[in-house]
Amino acid sequence: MARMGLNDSKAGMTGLDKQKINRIILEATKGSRFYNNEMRKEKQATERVTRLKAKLTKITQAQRLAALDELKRMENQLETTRDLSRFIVHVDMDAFYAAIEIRDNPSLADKPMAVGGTGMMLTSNYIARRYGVRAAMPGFIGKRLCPDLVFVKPNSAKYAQASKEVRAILAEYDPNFASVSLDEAYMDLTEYLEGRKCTFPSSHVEFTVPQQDLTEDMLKILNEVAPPTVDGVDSYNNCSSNSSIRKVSFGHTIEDVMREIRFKINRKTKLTASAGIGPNKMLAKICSDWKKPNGQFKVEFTRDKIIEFMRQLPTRKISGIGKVSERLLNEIEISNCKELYDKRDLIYLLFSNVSTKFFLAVAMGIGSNEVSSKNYQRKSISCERTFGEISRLADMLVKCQKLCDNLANHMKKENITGRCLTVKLKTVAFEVKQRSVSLKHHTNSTTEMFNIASEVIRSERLACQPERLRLRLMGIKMSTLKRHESDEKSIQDTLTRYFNKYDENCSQSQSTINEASKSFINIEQHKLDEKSKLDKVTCYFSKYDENSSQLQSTMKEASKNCDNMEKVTCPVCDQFYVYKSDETSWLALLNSHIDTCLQQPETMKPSQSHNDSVGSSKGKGVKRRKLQHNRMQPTTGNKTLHNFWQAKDNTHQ
DNA sequence: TGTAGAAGGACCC
DNA sequence: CTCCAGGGTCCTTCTTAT
Repeated sequence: MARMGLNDSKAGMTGLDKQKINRIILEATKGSRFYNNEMRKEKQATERVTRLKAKLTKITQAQRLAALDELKRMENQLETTRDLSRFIVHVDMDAFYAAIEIRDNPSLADKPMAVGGTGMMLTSNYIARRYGVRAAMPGFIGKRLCPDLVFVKPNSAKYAQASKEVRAILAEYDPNFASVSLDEAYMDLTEYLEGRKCTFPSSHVEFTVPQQDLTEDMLKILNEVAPPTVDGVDSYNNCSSNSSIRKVSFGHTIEDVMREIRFKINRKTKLTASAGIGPNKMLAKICSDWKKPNGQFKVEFTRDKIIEFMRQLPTRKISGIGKVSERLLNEIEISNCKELYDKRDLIYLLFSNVSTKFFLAVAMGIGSNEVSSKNYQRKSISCERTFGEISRLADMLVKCQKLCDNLANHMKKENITGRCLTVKLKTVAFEVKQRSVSLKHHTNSTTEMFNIASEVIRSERLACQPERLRLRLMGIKMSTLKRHESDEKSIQDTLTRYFNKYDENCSQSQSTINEASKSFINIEQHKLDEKSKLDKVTCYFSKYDENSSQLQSTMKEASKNCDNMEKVTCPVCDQFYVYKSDETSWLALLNSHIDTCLQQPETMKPSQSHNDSVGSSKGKGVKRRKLQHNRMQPTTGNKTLHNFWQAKDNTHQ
C-alpha cells in the first residue's frame, strides 16, 4: 500500500490533497498486474523490516557502546576528509522538458501538461504537479488525477539542443563541469571565482537587455538579494535603467556568479534553472532543490552551520535514500538527519559497513567535491523495450534480434566491446529475471550477442515449464567493457586472423563458425564463391525490418561504407538479407535466422502460403543445418551456459 | 580464504 | 476502452573456482 502512494518528498509539493491523490492512484491501479507485483514487493519489504526489527531486539547496551567506540574512529576519519575550500554548484533545470514545450508553445503555459504519452510521463509542469501529476507516472493515472491534463510527445532532439546551449554557458565558468543528465550538472567554481575576484570590477560583464525582453523570470533573478559576502565586500549588483534598455551586471561572489549564470541561461534558452551552492556535491544537490523553481540557495561554509543545516533535513531529501531506505530508517525512528546521527550506533549494528559509512557521512554533511567530466567511462551499455505480451519463441527471437542490432550499432558508434552479456526479461506479471553470461572475449557483434542471448531465452522458456514464459519486456546489456581507439580496426581482421584469434582463446568457436560456414556455402555457393574471403561481416537483416523504407535506408547506409553489398535469400522464408564485408560473422547470423524461421508457426512465414517450405527438400536440408547449429558450443565455456546446451538436448519442440 | 561472477534490488533522472 | 519507461550506477547476497 505504502509504495503505491504519491512521492511528494522531493519537489515542492506541499499543500496538496495527498489523501485524495493517493485514493485516485490506488483506484486506478488496484487489481492490475502492476499493482499485484507492487504488493508482492511490498511484502518483501515488510519481511525485510521484520528481520531488521528482530535484529534490533537482540542488540545489547554493551554492543551499542562498543559500536559508538568504533564509530568515533570512523567519524574522526571522515572528519579529516571534510573540505570547505571548494565552491561546488549543482545546476538543475526546472521541469526541463515541460518548460521547453511550453516555451515553444505558449498556449500550454496555463494548462496542466506533461511530456510523455499515456504510457509514461517524463515530466510535468508545475500546474500539473499540483494535481499530483509527476514524472515516472503512467499517463492514464495522470489523466485520472487531472482530467484536463495535456500530453505532449517528447522531442529529445530539442531537449538535447537546449541542454547543449546550457552546457556551453556552464563551460565558460568551469570547463570541467560534469553533467549528470540533460538537465543537471555539477560545477566547481573555485578557480573561476579567484580569477574573477582578482580582476573585479574592471573586467565585469555588462548585459544590455531591451526592457520589453525582461521577463518575470529574469526580474526574479535580478531582484534576488544576495547576502553580504563573508569577506565583507559588498556584492555588486548594478541594474541601471533608462527608457528602453536595461543594463545589468553581477558581482564577484559565488551567489552573484550563479545569478549571472542563471541569467545567461534564461536569456539564451528562455528556460529557468535552479542552483545549489555548497562545499560538496551532496550539499549542493540538496540546496538546488531548496528554492526551486528559478531560485538558488547556498549553505554556509562552516562545519557548524552545515551540521545544523543537515539536522533538520528529512532523510528522504538525500540523494541515495529512496523509498525503501526511508522506510527501514523509519522503523528505528529515524526520519531526519539529526536522528540519523543520534542513532548511528543502531545504524552500525543493523546495516552494512558501506551503508553505515554513507549514513554517517550524510549526517555530518560530508561528501565528495570532485567534479570532473574528464575521466568518465561508462560501465555498461544496454537496450531494452517494453511491448505487448509475447510468448512464442519466434516472437521473442525477433525482439532479441532487434535489441542486439540496436545495441551492437550503439557499441560500434562508441567503439566499445563487452565481455559480459545480460539478458533481462520482464514477465507480464512484472517479475524481472536477469541472466548474464561471461564471454571468453570482448565483442560487439550482433551475431555473437544474438547467439548467446537467444540461447538464454530458449533456456529460460524451458526453465519455467510447464508454465509459458509470457514477456512484456526484453533487454540486452553488455558490461565489462573495453574501449578501442578509433583507428584500431581490430574488428576488421581478416577471416583468417579472426579464426586464428579464436584458436587462441576459444577453439569451440572456431568449429562453430566453420560448421556454420560449410552449411552456408552449401546453400548459397553460387552467390558466395569468391566472397568466402570476406572479413567479418555485418549483416543487415531485412527480414526483421518491418517496413521496406527502413530496409532502403539500411541498404543505403551500408553501401556508404562498403561497395561490396550482397544480397542473400533465406531458403526458408525467401526473404533476402543484405550483408557487407566489414564486421561480424554473417554466417552465424544467417543460421540464427534460419533457426528462427524454422521455429516460427506457419502463419509467421511470409512465403509459405502456397508452398510448405519446411516440408520441402530444401526445408529439410535447412533443418539438418539447424541441428548442427544447435550443437555449436557456446563461446563462453561458462558453466551456466553449458547447462543450456545440455537442456537443449531434450528441447526440440 | 579471498575473489569473480551472477542475480536481484535500490536509486537517480 | 486504453492499463506503469529506459538509460544508467552501485550495493548485497550467494555461489563457484582455485
